[in-house]
Amino acid sequence: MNAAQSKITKGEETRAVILNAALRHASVAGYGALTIGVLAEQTGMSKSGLFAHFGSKEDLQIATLDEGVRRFNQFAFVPALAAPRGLKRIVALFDNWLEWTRRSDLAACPLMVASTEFDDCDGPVRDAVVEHMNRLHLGIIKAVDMAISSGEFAPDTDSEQFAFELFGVIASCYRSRNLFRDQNANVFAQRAFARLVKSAMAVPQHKTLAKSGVRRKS
Amino acid sequence: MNAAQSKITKGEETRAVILNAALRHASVAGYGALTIGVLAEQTGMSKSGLFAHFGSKEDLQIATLDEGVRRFNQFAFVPALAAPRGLKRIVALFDNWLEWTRRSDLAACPLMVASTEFDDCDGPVRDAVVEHMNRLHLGIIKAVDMAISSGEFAPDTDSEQFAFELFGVIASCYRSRNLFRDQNANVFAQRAFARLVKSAMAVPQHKTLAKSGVRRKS
DNA sequence: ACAAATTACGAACGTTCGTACTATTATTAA
DNA sequence: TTAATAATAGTACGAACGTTCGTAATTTGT
Repeated sequence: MNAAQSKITKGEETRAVILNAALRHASVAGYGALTIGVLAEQTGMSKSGLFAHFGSKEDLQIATLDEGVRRFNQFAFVPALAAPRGLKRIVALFDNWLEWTRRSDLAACPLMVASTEFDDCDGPVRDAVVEHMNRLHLGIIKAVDMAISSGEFAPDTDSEQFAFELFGVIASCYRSRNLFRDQNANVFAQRAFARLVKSAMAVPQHKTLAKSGVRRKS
Repeated sequence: MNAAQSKITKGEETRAVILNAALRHASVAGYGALTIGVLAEQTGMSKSGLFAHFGSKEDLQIATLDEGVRRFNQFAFVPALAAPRGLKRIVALFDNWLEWTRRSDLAACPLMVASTEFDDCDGPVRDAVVEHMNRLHLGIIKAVDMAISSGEFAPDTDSEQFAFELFGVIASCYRSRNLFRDQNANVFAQRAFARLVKSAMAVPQHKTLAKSGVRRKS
């Protein structure tokens, strides 16, 4: 046992192995297809041995979702915070978001999958999905607000609207990739994102006079 | 038996009843949750009696999907064809698309649900989803091309890109409605759609000279 | 090295799954 | 009305589901 990993116990290690398999399986077949038996077979454990790590199937689903979100944050969100506030950070977030399901060995974004699977099924899993999605949503809004503060985005930019449309671009990209298996999915997504950013950009000052009254109520 | 419905047999009638229940259930819990037992209980039939209408569970899923698409076409797509070619038809299609899951008693769009559920699972159900989605995608592209022909949209408008972004708007709207339960989901969607249309609109002729070179490769 | 604690297993529980088969009831055509 | 046909119910099946429990194996702290 070396010093770097001296604290992780055996149970936590196998739990990580289980969650890795669970995440891979859920990203392909959905969280409803996360059966104890299949997962046990896939990890080479007994059903009961695997089950003991989680109190119930529901807990397993939530744990899998949490792990997926943790990886997303680790791969896409946190690194984007290294980029300077404003447009650059938004671009970094978007790029990371597009890339992260390709770099990880996941078939689809675990949070996106969960959000369409549980959006109409009340319960603790849905609650967890909503919480994660809300956090992400607020993170985007905050990033957009920073771009407004820095003067890169126009002061009347609706950051919630921006987040709404950004989610749409990502969702459409995933659909093109996974359903249509379109190699150009990322190109479409990049163009859509560019158009979104462009329409939020502040008008350069030497052209401002002509566009004083933007159509916007109050 | 009156003349209007003289041709429908008893079997077709109960099959319709089953598919109605199946559609409602699938739109909430997904196609994987379409179990024979639950569906039999919900329609007041025996498991075997219900099962006899479909050769397998897979056939039931496909039949349910087909029925969902049929209703979508009937409610949203075909009526939009009554609008004149060009922008008006696109607007009609979009409006109908947003409204149809509210007017029908469905929790979500059956095709959208199916497309995220089966996008990574090869098999006949996925094939059916892809086919339906492709048809819809081509329908949108054709409608956009008409708007280009009519001169409403700029000649260099990328209709495939337009379809890509339109799907994103719809997907994001459904997410806002079903996951966040945001009452303003349609407002966000309408704004996003307006921005999409605006950027595709042809530049009025008396202003053309200033914008001759649009940045676009080849 | 040993005792204590953690972790994994095997077997079995009752339920529900999808899917056969056979019988019985409704519907339809003559 | 009756014979033919279609539609539904009944029953049973092996498999897989999530879950519990007692016990064996292994890791851990001392």
